[in-house]
Amino acid sequence: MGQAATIKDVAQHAGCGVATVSRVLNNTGPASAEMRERVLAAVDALDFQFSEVGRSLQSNTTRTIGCVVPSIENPVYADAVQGAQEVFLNAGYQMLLICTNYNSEIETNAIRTLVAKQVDGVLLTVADAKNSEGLDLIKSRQLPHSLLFNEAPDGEISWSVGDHAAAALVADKFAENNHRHTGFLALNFLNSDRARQRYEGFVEGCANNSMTPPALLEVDDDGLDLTDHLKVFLQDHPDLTGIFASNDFLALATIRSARNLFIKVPQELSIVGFDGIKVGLMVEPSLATIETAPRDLGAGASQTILSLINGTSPPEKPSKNQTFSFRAGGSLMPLRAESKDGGKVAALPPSDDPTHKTAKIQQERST
Amino acid sequence: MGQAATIKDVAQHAGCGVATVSRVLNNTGPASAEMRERVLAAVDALDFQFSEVGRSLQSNTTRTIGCVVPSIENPVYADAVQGAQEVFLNAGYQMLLICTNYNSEIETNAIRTLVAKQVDGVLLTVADAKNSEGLDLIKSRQLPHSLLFNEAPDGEISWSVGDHAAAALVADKFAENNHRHTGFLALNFLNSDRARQRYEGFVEGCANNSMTPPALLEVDDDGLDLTDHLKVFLQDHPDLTGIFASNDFLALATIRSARNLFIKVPQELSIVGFDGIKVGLMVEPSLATIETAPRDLGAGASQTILSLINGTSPPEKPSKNQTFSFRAGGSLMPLRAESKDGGKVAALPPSDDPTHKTAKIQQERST
DNA sequence: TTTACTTGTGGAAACGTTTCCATAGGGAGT
DNA sequence: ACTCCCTATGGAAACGTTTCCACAAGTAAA
Repeated sequence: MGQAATIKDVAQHAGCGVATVSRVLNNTGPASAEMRERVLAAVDALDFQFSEVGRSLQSNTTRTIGCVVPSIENPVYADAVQGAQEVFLNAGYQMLLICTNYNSEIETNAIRTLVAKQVDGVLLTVADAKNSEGLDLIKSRQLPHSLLFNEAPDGEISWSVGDHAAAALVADKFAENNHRHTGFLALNFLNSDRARQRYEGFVEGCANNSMTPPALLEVDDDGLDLTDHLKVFLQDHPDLTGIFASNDFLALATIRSARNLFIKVPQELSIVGFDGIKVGLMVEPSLATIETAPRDLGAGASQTILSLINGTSPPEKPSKNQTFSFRAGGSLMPLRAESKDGGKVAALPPSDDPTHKTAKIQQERST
Repeated sequence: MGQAATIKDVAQHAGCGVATVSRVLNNTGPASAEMRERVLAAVDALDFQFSEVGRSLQSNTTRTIGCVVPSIENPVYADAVQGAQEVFLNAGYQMLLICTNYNSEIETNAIRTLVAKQVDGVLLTVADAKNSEGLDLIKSRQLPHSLLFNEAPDGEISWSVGDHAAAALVADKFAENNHRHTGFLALNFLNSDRARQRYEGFVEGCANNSMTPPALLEVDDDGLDLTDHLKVFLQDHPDLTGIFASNDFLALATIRSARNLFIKVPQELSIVGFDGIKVGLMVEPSLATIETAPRDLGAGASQTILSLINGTSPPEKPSKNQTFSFRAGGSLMPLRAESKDGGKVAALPPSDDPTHKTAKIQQERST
């Protein structure tokens, strides 16, 4: 009832020394049958359970892993975290979770705390893996760790999506569908090395396909309404026929904003997302996107950490190109093949006036 | 570099006793300016950081809170967990997260582990609050805790949605829209006291509105395809015009299944969900649902736990009726007012043959 | 000068474990 | 009867802290 029983209480109740209790309960070392019984009876009577704190102090091990991610409101991270948590739990480890909200100060503090708590390992997604105070701390303490979703700097292990290659594939898909003028939409560009990787990959892919370099639209508010941003963006780039959003939520928000502007997706504007969250399959039109397996990445990174701890050989990481695939969807539609001179393009099911779109925008704006 | 420095190393480096180091670093008790400086220099030189394990043992406090939820793949829990985590972090507490996957054995073990880890408090959603081994353990240890989403048994604190009242409100909304024959769709009915509450509330609400008692469809697989289930269900209940799904994911799955069966939502079948996840706003038609604020619940429950720990007065819980609201959406559509004798009903925008739907199903089945 | 009280300091106990070591008893081999 | 080696057991040290207490030295009041 009152204070929790300790091993001393058990020893006293069983009429033996604490060493004996420890040996019996941990099955380490000899004990007579009678003693064994007395100890177990005492445990039962006192409802005794070992204190992990005492154990940790003695064993210099906490069986706890720290996990740092930006936010679990994003299902990509939520899935990864859950996958990780399951692996850890099966291995007898618990997981300390800290969400940084994309704030690198919180990130640094979080890691400092985890180190102080003597976690046995750390699984983390940092804002910028090449420049992270927290990551440096972990390295200097030689803590077993793995990055997640970050591009791995030299000497670091990271379970991540091949952002660069995946984004290039998106460019290929736009090209296959005869899109030449595209835009790239990013949120928190500065705070995420992932978004930058995707942008660079997309730029490169566009170049490889002889497309116009993508126009960049960077938004910074987290609000779901991109309507105003999109309106201005499309006015500035009237010949744009497709947008690659750096994640699926942005893509879905873009579709809704387009709807607000009376722009038909995909007839007048094609959208491709990134991540492959389930929701993309539920919307109309379904979202064309890069499909990834966050859960597997989380699980793999966790296993890597465990093998770092145990000194066993880590699981094979998938090759960059196995970390993603293109998911076709209704939000990406072929354009009529363009003329070689790069003239105007039109949607395949002949839409009305190709200038329709911008007209709508201007008309809306004039109200 | 090698092993982490301890307070002894610092003391030795600074040429003083450990007590002095502790006093300086914690600003507890006196110390000469010169000593202070020497200690700080030593800390810097050795890159010293307190071990929380040693501290925990001494202070009998871990500044760690355990959190047990079924899964964070469901955004309802993810949001709640994130809200909780933020509150805890601000108060200087870390959060140990365990997902049970709706498995009560894992749930019990998880709680046992948390108790052994000496967490200072527990935030948890259990399968069945009236009958939970883990919850009993927490109570017997007198650990500060709060339930989350569970209906609170006697003497327990829970931050939860008024499931019963909310479900009754759904019945009201169906009634307002002239639906009389409805169904209730549940997943994991046995494993969730929430689903049962919602069912009971809906049954009561239907009765209050003189509607037919809702037909019950219980599915147990987690697969996203309900098509077969839905087909049989609608065959068994041909006059059914609306379905209340016990959560939004089920509702969305139902809409897609209906689409597979060539049943138009909402013209031929209205759907209402529960939870109010954001995705519901992104689909076409938008999902009518019960809107809840999981993040606030998580934050509130966390604050309650903190005040239990500190002995301060806990935050006010919202009254049952403030925990939810009805979110109108395109998936619920009015029917033409029915005749008093309870005859056939028809969708308000005159749809074709009212038997159309079942006909479609039979037709599809015959292929 | 004595007394009394402050400030600065370090030793040591305590927190709950595990594990090393010592000891006691007993059986088997000489 | 002696040694040798098992099994069973308990004492005590160690892990990294905090904190109680004792002590020394200095200062102010008597």
